[in-house]
This record gives sequence, C-alpha cells and structure tokens, in this order.
Amino acid sequence: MDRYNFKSIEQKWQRIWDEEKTFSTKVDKSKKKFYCLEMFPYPSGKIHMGHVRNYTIGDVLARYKSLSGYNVMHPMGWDSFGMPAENAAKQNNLDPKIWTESNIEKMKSQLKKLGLSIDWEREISTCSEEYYKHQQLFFLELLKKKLVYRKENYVNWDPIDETVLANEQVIDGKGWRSGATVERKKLSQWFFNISKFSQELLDGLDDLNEWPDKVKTMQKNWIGKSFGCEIDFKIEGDLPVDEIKCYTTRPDTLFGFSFLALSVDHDVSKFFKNDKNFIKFKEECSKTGTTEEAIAVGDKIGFKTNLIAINPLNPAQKVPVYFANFVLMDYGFGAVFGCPAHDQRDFDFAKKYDLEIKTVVKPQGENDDFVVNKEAFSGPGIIINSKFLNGLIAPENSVAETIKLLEKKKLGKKKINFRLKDWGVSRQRYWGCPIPVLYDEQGEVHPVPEEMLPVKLPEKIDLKVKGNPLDSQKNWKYLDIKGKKFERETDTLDTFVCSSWYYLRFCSPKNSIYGFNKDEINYWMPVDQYIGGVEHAILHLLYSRFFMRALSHDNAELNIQEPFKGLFTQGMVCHETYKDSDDNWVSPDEIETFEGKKYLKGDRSKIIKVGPSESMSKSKKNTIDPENIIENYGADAARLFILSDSPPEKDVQWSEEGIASSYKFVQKLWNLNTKVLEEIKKNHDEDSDQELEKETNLFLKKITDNLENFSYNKIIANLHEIYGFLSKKIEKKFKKETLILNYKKILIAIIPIVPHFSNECLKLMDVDDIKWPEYDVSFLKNEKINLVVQINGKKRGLLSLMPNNSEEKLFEIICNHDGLKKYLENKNIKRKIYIKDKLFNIII
RNA sequence: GGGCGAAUGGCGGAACUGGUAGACGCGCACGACUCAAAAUCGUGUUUCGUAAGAAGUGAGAGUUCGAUUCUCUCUUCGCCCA
Repeated sequence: MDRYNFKSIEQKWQRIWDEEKTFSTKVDKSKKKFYCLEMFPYPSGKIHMGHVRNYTIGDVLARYKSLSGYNVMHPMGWDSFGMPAENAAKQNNLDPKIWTESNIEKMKSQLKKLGLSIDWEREISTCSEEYYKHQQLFFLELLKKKLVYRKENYVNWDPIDETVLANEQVIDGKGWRSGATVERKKLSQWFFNISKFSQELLDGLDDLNEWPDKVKTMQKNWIGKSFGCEIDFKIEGDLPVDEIKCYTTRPDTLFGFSFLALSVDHDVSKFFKNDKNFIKFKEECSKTGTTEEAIAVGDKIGFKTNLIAINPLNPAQKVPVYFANFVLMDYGFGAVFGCPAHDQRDFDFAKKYDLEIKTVVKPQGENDDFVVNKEAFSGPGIIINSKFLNGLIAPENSVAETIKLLEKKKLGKKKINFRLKDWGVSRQRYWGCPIPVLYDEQGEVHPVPEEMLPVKLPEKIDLKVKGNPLDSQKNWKYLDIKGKKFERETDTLDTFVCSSWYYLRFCSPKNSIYGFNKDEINYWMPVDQYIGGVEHAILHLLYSRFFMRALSHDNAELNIQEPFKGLFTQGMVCHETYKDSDDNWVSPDEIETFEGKKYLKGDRSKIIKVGPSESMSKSKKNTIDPENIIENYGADAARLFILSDSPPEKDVQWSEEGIASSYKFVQKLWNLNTKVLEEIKKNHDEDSDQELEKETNLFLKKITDNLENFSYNKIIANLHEIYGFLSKKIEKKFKKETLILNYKKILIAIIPIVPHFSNECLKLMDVDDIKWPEYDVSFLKNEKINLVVQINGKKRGLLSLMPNNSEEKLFEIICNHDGLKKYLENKNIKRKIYIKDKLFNIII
C-alpha cells in the first residue's frame, strides 16, 4: 500500500487553488452572501500557533458555508503599521517599510501552506498609501462632522528617551527601554468623540445576539453607564471659590462626608500655580502613571487647601478640601466627596491624614452601633446615622431617594455618567498613518486640501532621533501653500484606527477613489462571522463599532451601525513549560523523552522539570513553530490536531503526541481510501447496505449540527467514528453504487477539516460536482429502541424493543424479565413513571 | 475589592430541552506480526471488589420518581476590570 505523500499532494492542491483563483469572489446578488473574517495579523515575520488556530477555525467555516451554496468572501490582510516595525528598524538600521513588506511576504507564504481558502486578490496592507489615503479622507470627514477634535491631555512621558510611551510600555511606573520613572506630561492631541455614542454603543449590544455574552458584558462594563447625581458643595475660605461641583453615584452616603478631594488639574488649582509646595505636590503626582490601575495601586497622597466645604444636607458640617492624586480630571468633574467609611480609597486617604471616618451604612442584620474600622464597607445594607435617610435600603432605594431630596432642595440633580472616555488617536511615532492637518502661523487647524492627499510618510528618515521622528523632518514638516506658511501635524494615528474599518476595505480593495464602494459594502456587510482572540473584546471591537457609526453619522447614503453580526472568540494555544536544573526555560525542541522522563537532547544526565501548560510565549520558550509542523506533518494533520482537542472557544494544549497521532490518522484515512477504491472495483451485489447508509447519514447529521454550533472538536470525533465504522466494515461487500454514493458524501463533508486530502480522494474518484451532502432522516430511524429500566431511579436494565409500547404491556415484560424480576418480586409498587420509548422507572 | 466564567477517569474532553455519565482522542496494559525493536493491527481501560455488587461528575445542602444539567452556601482555578 503506498503511503500518503502529504507534501506533494498539499503542494499540488495549493497550486491549483492559486492558479485557478478558486476562492476569488465577487458580488453576486443571485446568491446568499457570507462574509467570513478573521482578525488580520500584525506582520511580525512568522505566523504562530495562535494564527494557525484562528485561521483554521475561520477556514472550516468559510469552506463549509461555501460548500453549502453561499457566496463566501474570506479575505486576508495585514495590520502593518505599529511600533514593532519602528523598533526593529531602529535596532537594525532598516527601513520599517522594507522590514514590514518582507515580513508580509514570509507570512503570506506560511499562511498559504496551511491551505486556507482565502481570496488573496483582496489582500490589503494598512501601511500602504493605497490604504491609508482613504483613512486620511475619513479623518477629514469626521473632522467636518465634528467627531474629531483637539484637546490637551496627559501622556506617559519618558524623560530619558524623550518620547511618549504607550500604557503597555510602562512597567511598574518605569519606561520599558530606559528604565526612567515615567512622568505625566500634557500634550495637545487628537480625539475621536466616541463618548458621543456611549448610549448607542450600549444599546447596540442588545441586538448582537450572535456575540458571546462575555464580550458584551465586558463592553458594557467598559462603557460604564452609571446613575448618580451632581452636587454643588458650598465653599468657604480666602479664595474666590463659591461652589465646587461633584459627581457621585453614592449621594446617600453624604452624611459620612469628611473631605472633598480635587484633581490637581481642577480649575481651583489655578490659585495655587505659584505655590511652591503645590508645585512640588503636583510633580509628585505626575510620577504616578496615567492608568486607572497605577493610580489605584499607588500611595494616596493629598495637598490640603484652606478651603472648607459644607455638607449640603447638614450645613453645620464643614470639612477640609484637598487636592488628591487619586482623583482623575476626566471622570465626573475632577472632584469627589470623600466618604471614608464606604470607599476604600477614601478610607486609605482618611487614615493617612487623620480625617473623620463616620459609618452611615450597616450590613443587614447588624445593630445601629455598627462601626467601620479596619476597611471600608461598600456592600449593600441599611442607612444609619443620617437623620432623615435612616432606615433606607442601600443602595437600592437610598440613592434614588437622596437624589429626589437633593433635587427638591435644589442642591443637586440626577445625572447619568459614562466611564467611556473619548479615544485619543495621536501617537508621537513615525510608523503610522499621518494625520492630514496643517497649522498656520497662528496655530489654527486646517485640513489638508483633498487634492493634496495622501499625506505620505517621508522615506529614508533617521529614526534614532529623540522624540517624534517626523518632527525632525524639517523638509516634510514645513510647507508653503499659495505663499502661506504651514506646518504639518507630526503625530500619526493610533493603529487601532487602521483596524477600525479594514473590514470595509475588503469589500472594495481596489477602489482607488474612496475607501469603499457603496454597492459592494451594501452587499457584503455586515461581517457574518468575525473570529479572533478575546484580548480584543473591548478596544478593537468597540472602536470598530464606533467607526462604523461615525461613518454612517449624518450620511444619508450609508446606514450600517454594527460591523460584525457574529463574533467568535477562540481560546489560546498552550504548551507544557520546561526548565533545566538551573531554572532556565528550555524549549520543547531541545528535549527528548526516554522511559517517560524528559532530558536535554543528547544528554541523559540532564533531567528537565516539566511545568504547567501555559499559553505559548517566547519568554517561556514554550512555542512551537507552525512552519516546522507543516513541514514534518503536513497542513491537514496540523489542522486536524488544532481543532481536535478542545472546543475552539477554550484554550487548547499543543502536544507532540497529539500532532503525531493526527498525522497517523491522515495516513489511516489514506489507507482506508485505498481499500475503498479496491472494493469499488470488485462490484459486489449483495444487499448489506442499510448499515452503511444509516451510519453515513448519522455522520452527516452530526457533523452538520456540530459545524453549525462551532463544536469543531466534535466534528473531529465524528470523523474518527465514521472512520472506525468504515475500516471495520469495508470488507463487508457493500454494493458498488451505495459505497460510492456514501463514501463520496463523507469525503465532501470532511473538506473543511482536511481539504487537501479530501480533494485528492475526490479527484481519484472523478468527482467534480461538489456540494454539501444533505442527510436523509429516513435512514436515521431505528427499528428498535433502547429502553432504560430504572428501579427507584437507579438503572437496572436496558431493553431493546419495538417502539410504541403501552405502559401495561411494558410493565408485564419487565416483571417477567430474567434480570429484572428479582427486583420486583414480593414488592409493593408505589409508582410507575413511563417516558415513551425512553425510560421506565418503578418506585417500590 | 467588583464582574464574568469554569470544575467530569492518569490526561484533553463528550453527554440535545432534567432521563443509559465518561463519546472521541491521548496515555497505559495485554495480545498478534517480528530473531528483536519500531511501525502497524486487535482487545481492554472511572474507582473499589476474584465476583455478585457498590460508589462515582470540586465540597455540602435543596427541588425531583430521577440532577453533570435547576436553586442556595462554600472551596479552588481562570479571565476581565480595579
């Protein structure tokens, strides 16, 4: 029996798909469309197992839908702007463009080796002018719609590298490269007004019924709608400040008020701008990062003013006003009232500055003398020590009641607040899409005239300069238009902008006059199934939802709100971790197994410690290179294994045994195929086909159901089952026609899993008409049914009988049954429960 | 600290709306082939017990004729936010 030569067969089919452009699609209004999209990769240079999993899942779906008669669009592109290119370029003295493009070439060839059904004619790359020129136009459109604006905002500033750091580049408050303590610095930056759509983005989630609830919850929490109250606190003191406005979700704890805390950027700070101590304090605060997390973890520090705030519900109570580092200017009004007993941050602050801690909520069931002492109590309970609020159930009734009261007394008013902040899109980087605006000599903003688009990135520039490389490109930065002097914006756009609309570009990848063609997006959009990692649950997906709305906003020609109809988030790929005796990480390639123990390759004296399976990462050296896997085992085996071991939404553990067994299984399938071809030649004529038809149809039903539900691990199990059946029964002399008919169906049904193998086998049988095989329920009916017999709910027997028995007749059968009657003799039958054709339970 | 989710053999995981727990795979054991090994094929494999049988889905309760599935409490783990 000849062996299956996966290399030549996989190459052969990949060449055919390439040459015949098998997966190229175009708008065809006579067919139902299906837009299958996986999150496009960053071209780092090599695909990793996460890509293999993501794109295999997408490919199974795309191929299944295509076989089922849909007009499937399954494109691929490159999220090719971003910092890694700039860093690599800096390190190796390269042009980021050249680095990126060569990575794309490499990764494209790797992806092709996976045998993906991708329409490569639609390939896009966000760093190409062809792509970003449209993005610049969108930016200007949004500017016109007033959805883009400029404001001053804080950034993470690395004082040694003189550069702005992204949040993930700040590690423990220090710059990742320089190690310098990161400062907060104010810069004028561009913002997308995503918060304008807060309510819409929240409401829209309700209609996304093909999204995982988990992701919707995460977005909901991120948008963070809260019901609260704005309260005006009367202020006394030697400064011209009469009132300070606060936002709070817990006005019901006003009687626990013991200080008022302001952000250092609060308007009141202007009176302290020459105060040396305040300046010092502000500097101290700027050492805390800008993230909410950094602020929460850091020490709570304050700066006491001479101002006094008056409790609106209890004017006799006067408390000090502080500036505090844990109050953020961009939430609420940059001012909070401190209630230490019921908020942990306020509690820490009060402890530090020895402020009053007054308990105003007690847990249900506690006495009224309940006192908070070790930590703040923020749970639900009953209001106490609050005069007319006493006894209210907190926060359920107390919040609303207090707001009503404050409104009546004109001391405050109900307010809905969102946690979602506007999206800062300015990046002080070279390798991004230039922001197409100009500043005149007065600093006024002017959009770059459309005929001057695109604003191209200057080439061959020195990236090693401190600060933003574009800023030092004087030739590029300064220009004259009709004798007037202008300066270009030197910031580039956040790469999340590029990925916020790429799904539209795939619909019209070659349309040079605009980012997309209206007819084409109206046909293809929305994306029917979007597939990617859950790490993009919030930002990327929310930004895309915003961008689609922003483009449709005030645009009569466009009315798409949600870009992604269905969302699927796949789990990560994990692998065991290994360490040598010195606790250094060891890669799986450097290990061999002998008598169940792991050793360093070629050295049995060095035992390797096996650690838990963790998601593959370079730092733990537990990565597996997909290219090696494809080289040694083939794409079909890799696809088979990556699908087999876990449900796609959960983490999967990569193992050498697993991939090896998938490889063997492909070989077994091939051996089976050879046998089937031999059997077909024999032309039997006996009538033993019913079982074959029943098993085939059962298989088709299961695989169809499982494909529909993303239960891709189960489709592999189904394949094993039908293989098991056929390999055992193949010599049973099936009638030629029946065998061909059923085997052909099986081969077609496994195209989504092992496309090279199944296409090859179908070719050997001269099958050209390839359509998804519908199963026939008439074959699935069993003559006999298995009836479970229970005594007191415990399984005692299994009867194989014809269906539709009456309860009386069944009971009689059971009473006379050899294995069962012993349980029933001389027993008082209390009750009988009969579920027709399924179960008979006798209670004694 | 809050939110969400999960927990089933030695391991990864199945079990449709409450109705035969452990599909399928890995691993392991035994057997066949072989001088031998690998590969391959076959058989078995929840635990205890020689067996009949009993126990069994993280722990404890509850609802039910019947619970992996529903409810409550707890434990552990994961993810997200802080």
